Amino acid sequence: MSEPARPDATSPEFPTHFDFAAAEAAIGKAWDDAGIFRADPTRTNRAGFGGDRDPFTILIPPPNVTAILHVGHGLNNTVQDVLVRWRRMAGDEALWLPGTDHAGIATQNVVEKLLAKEGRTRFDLGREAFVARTETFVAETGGAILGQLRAIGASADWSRTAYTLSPALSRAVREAFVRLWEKDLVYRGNRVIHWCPRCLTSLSDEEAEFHDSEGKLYHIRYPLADDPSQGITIATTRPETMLADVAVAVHPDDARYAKLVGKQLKLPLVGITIPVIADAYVEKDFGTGALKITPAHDANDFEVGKRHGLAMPVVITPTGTIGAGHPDDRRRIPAELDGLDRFEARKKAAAMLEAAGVLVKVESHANSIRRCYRCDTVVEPRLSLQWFVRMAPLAKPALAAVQDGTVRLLPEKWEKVYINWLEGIRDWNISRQLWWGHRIPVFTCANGHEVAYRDDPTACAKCQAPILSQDEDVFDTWFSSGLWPFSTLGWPDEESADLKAFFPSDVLVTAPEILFFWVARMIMTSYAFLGGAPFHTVYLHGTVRDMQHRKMSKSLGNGIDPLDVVERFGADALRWTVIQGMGLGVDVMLDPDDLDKSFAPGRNFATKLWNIGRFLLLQVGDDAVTPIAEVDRTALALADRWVLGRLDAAVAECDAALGPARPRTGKWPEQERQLGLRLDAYAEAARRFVWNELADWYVEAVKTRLQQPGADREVARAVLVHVFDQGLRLLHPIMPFVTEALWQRLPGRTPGAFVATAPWPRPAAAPVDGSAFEIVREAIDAIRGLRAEYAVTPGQPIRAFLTRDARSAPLADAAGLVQRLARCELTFGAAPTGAAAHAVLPSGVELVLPLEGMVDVKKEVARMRSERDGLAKQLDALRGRLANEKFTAKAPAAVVEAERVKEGEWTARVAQLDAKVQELGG
RNA sequence: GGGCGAAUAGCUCAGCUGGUUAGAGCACCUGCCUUACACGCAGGGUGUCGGGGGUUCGAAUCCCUCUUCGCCCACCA
Repeated sequence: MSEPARPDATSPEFPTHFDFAAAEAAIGKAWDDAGIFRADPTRTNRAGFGGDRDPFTILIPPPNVTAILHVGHGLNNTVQDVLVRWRRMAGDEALWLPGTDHAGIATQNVVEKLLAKEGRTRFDLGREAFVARTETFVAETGGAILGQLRAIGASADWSRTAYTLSPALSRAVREAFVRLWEKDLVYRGNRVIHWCPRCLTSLSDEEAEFHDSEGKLYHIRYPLADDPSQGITIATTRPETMLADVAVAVHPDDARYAKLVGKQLKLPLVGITIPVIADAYVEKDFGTGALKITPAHDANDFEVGKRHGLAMPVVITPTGTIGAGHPDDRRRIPAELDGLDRFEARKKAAAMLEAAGVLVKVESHANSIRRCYRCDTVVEPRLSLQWFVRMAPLAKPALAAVQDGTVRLLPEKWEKVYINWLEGIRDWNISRQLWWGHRIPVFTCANGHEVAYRDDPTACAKCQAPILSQDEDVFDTWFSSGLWPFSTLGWPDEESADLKAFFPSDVLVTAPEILFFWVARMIMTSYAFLGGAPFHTVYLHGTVRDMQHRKMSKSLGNGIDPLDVVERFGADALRWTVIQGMGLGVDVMLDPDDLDKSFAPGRNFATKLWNIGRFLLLQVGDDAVTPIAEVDRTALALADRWVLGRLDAAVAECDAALGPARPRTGKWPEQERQLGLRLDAYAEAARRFVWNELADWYVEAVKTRLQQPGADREVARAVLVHVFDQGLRLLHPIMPFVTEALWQRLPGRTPGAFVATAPWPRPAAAPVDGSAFEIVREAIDAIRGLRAEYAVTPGQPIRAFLTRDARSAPLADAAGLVQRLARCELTFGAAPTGAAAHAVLPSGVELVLPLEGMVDVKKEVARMRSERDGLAKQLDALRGRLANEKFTAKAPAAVVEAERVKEGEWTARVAQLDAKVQELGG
């Protein structure tokens, strides 16, 4: 993809462009071979191990085992990798624990689709064969995503790769359920749940997602049984469910219907009679104020039904067709509707009602319908027998954890969402009528005792009777992933070294979409089973979107294949792009139609780094370099001191942007709750140092010194290698490959050392002051500005005069640099008389450029006029402020003082400009 | 319906507890092949801080209101 390097700059040893494809493979292998990403519990300072390192643990949000890497994974995992690489370098015992989720419903769907291609269903195979088939499928193709994560540089501890359906984690799942059972936190009951007629399973509330839809509101007249001339008109969006109606409810205070309460209505289409009941749940003002009650097919009606002791007939089958759930209810199904799909039945029922003359009117009606989050099928509220977890007791500590700062959510706004959800939490349906997953360990004996068992029982724990059967259902896949923070570390074995060393973990990096599905449940289960929070920080990042702000998705065809990006631009470029754009919780916009636009900057930066290294290595050579600590401070040149100071500043900025790594005590103090994890700020600080300071200024400043052998050359070499080394370290978490490739080539490297495990930079113990170099930068900037302003031909040398004094002293030493970078000769002394342009540097040093033959006089006059006028206007405002007694009386003294100083400066400057304009022929 | 949040440059966003002349990156414009890098170098800010009102010596920042947008939750059929 790269253009060929220019011939005169090409060296076969060291090409001008970074060959990322070759380097990534080799470096990845070297890291693996060295085992540097493997975490060791014994090196941690957690109880009993005697190590001296803080553990730093990140648990991967396990991708679905059948997933292939998309750019959202790329973003999520890059963030995790940046954090874990940072902490590894900072001296923590860093563990990034990878793994996959068996993803019950999702994986089962994938395999069912494969079977469908063969014209078969899972029922053709039977449970055992289907599970075996799925296991084979997962074994053959599953987990590919983990390999793909390596390609983007993920420094995970692959030796600890976990899988939710592995024997170890399955044991944890079973233990967790049994413990909940023992604490009476699970129960089985008949409830109206969300049923997916395509997946043929129940879903939790979270799995049935709301979608706005434009439906119809049917008004249907139910006549009184003993007086068909009277009746009640009800309104419904789902006329087909009227087959299961058991009552019509009105509000107890509704005068319109007061006389009818207690009377019997004749249910149209069905012909049976149902009562009119009064229940405060009914809204008087909605529709007709009368509500048909269908307890088996509406969660609210179910509650009404329970209150009034009503029957609960089921008229929709698991596959979403009309059919009686119980033989007694066959009388409710008209022959014309029997067996029809529910949507067909809706139309048909409406037609039949119209024919019967009871369809009063049909209006359009906007409402939300729930759809299956896996297959988008409209879910059917349906009465069925399911397992539930009582959530209120579990939610309590999870709520407190966030409220008291034990766990912080970033960005902060999600804390409110989290609290809002937990405060209104409802019981969790955890049983799924699927085959792929952990089978619920509840067994029934010959005497009908249902008991949960840790191990498959041979006899009933209650009565020793033989076991007859195990529950057919499996757990919601989120039940097992909800245990991830400890099931991956050896729990329920409390003595597990990993559990002791790495639980609780540190930062959880994920998307807000699974805040309830996963994050909240992990916090709840960790409190329930381990008595504490699973992590102290939840970092909720944004979504990858296209230029129209649409979420990237397969169906929209606006996705980006991260591996394609890696191939064309390199993994570092991919990582750079997502991190550099990673404002806290901010969506990342990428253009799928123009990958160059999004990823070239990252590649360009990698190339820039490469070329800094190329220059440095070609100039510095292989000879030993003095360690910075051994360089005589007094031998440092001004530019050396400056760049060392800038490095310290960059380190401080990066640290401030990233940290604190953990709360010092168990809880986040209020003032630290929002700090850190500003990855974009960190990336920018590191980039600015290496590119805009080191490369743009220091490298230029040091060029001539490197060409003259002697002591000063050694100082320059030492500083140059040091600051570049440190810069590479700062950037390594973001761009691991190019930084490793360069770092390995720096002089004095010992084999087996990696920047990946090199100590994270720290500010110098004894900082040096190089701020005087800023005057040199100011002068060069000013002269460059004048050259551009007056359109002085690039090659034409110019000359500037200035007085020699304490402030301008640094310029005397840097005259050569000014000459090189601004093509301007500095002369200390009075300028020749005649027209001249003046540049006053922020430091106060004044440069005088004779205009004769160099600069356009008219332009200079115009420029000064405009500056004078602008400044005069602001000066007016400033004087007004100072004249205001309230300002001088109430504003802080420092502010007033600063304004006074400014007034003096501006006044002088205006006078000066004025005089100059006069002199030059104003 | 309930809750939360956001409107600042062409785009994506910083601007914290009110205090210099409102910033960054990208994009864009101009000029440069200056021997590490044209995947580069140098220069350039293109803005009624969504509208209106208020508090204040002083408001992008605090308060009210309107408008627009977004997110989460939800049992009005």
